[in-house]
Amino acid sequence: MYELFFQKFNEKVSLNAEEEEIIKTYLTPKKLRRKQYLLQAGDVCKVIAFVEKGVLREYSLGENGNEHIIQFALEGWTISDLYSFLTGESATYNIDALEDAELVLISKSAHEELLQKVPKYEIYTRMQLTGAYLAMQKRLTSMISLSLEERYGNLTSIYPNIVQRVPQHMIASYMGLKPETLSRVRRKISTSK
Amino acid sequence: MYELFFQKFNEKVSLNAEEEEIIKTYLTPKKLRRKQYLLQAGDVCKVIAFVEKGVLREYSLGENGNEHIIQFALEGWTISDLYSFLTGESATYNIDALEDAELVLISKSAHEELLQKVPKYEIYTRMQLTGAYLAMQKRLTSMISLSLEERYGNLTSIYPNIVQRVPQHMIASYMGLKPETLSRVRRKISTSK
DNA sequence: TTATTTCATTGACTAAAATCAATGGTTTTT
DNA sequence: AAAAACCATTGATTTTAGTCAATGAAATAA
Repeated sequence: MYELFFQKFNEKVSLNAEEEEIIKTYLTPKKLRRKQYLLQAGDVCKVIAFVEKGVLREYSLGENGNEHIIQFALEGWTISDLYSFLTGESATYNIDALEDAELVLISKSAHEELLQKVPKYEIYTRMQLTGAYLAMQKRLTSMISLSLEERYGNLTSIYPNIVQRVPQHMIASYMGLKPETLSRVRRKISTSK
Repeated sequence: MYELFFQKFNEKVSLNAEEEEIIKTYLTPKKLRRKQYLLQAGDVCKVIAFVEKGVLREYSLGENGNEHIIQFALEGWTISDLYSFLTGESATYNIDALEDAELVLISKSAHEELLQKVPKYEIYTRMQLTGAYLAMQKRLTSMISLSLEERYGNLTSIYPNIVQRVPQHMIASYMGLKPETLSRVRRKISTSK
């Protein structure tokens, strides 16, 4: 249990057996069915979720009810409404499962105790956050400077599996496009090769 | 000296006089003339810069030589090519001054020693990073879900001064638009009021 | 298994943003 | 002070993305 979680953790900060045991006591496993919510906008986000298996998405709802996906989380990724988690205010994002999923949850109190008691958890958290920041910066840069073809190419080269596992109209949403437009972008790419 | 830096620091984590003194020994003041570079793409980013006075911008250059601004930093903001700073690889972004500026620099070695020696610096850094992450997430969300009018409105309400101090075509670049388009967006907003 | 829903693609058309070009007003340089 | 460079705006046109509608295929539910 928690194999992937600790694998990823050790890639960032290497833990000894004792430290792993301590951390384990703060973790909670959770299974999520396809289409099930981990978080609904309006509720307070109580956990940080690490994905052991499956795919989740995080999205906001526009006033017309259309979904704007801001993040996918595949195996090895972490997902949460960080603002809500940290401040205790109600969440603006929804998180749900696109496939049946197995998660590792860290509650707010677990998170705080771990920060205090396990110095390496603090380092891990900082590295996580740094990585997430840099990834988002890259995405933003590509949004303001690249063509749709290039952006889609980037996406598929960085996350090769996502195309197989996530419906195309959701990838369109993630890119800020309409499904029809992404379909045409793909055709353009494939015919030009 | 360093007034604003410590003001902002204390807003996040409050320091006693002794701690301030220790931190001060790790800081370096630097003045930058308008149009002067703090960092050029290709060089390694050696510092994190806090803006005491003036305005800086961070941008990448497309192959056609057009600038894509990813961040502005006004008084009280921090700016750096974080990826280059952390990894030591060459920077992909340029940073320069839009007005004569006064900066507080933290070198890599200073940063690392501070992290080790001053626990509150670690907390400060984490809060900085968290804030930057959340701000960027907000920006990204607005990019994929809002109209240009709404996005411009957001920008000006969050950074009221930026419109006075930064040329409009740079704000356009920051929004991923052409100057002409932003001009028309503004007209649309003003006539509809 | 069948019915239903979801999904990707395509076409015709509309709306939005980019491009090209010109103008007048600033600001900056010399 | 004059010249040069920079800047915002506007108009006309082209390109790009969105909208609306229809189709067939695939996945899901009954």
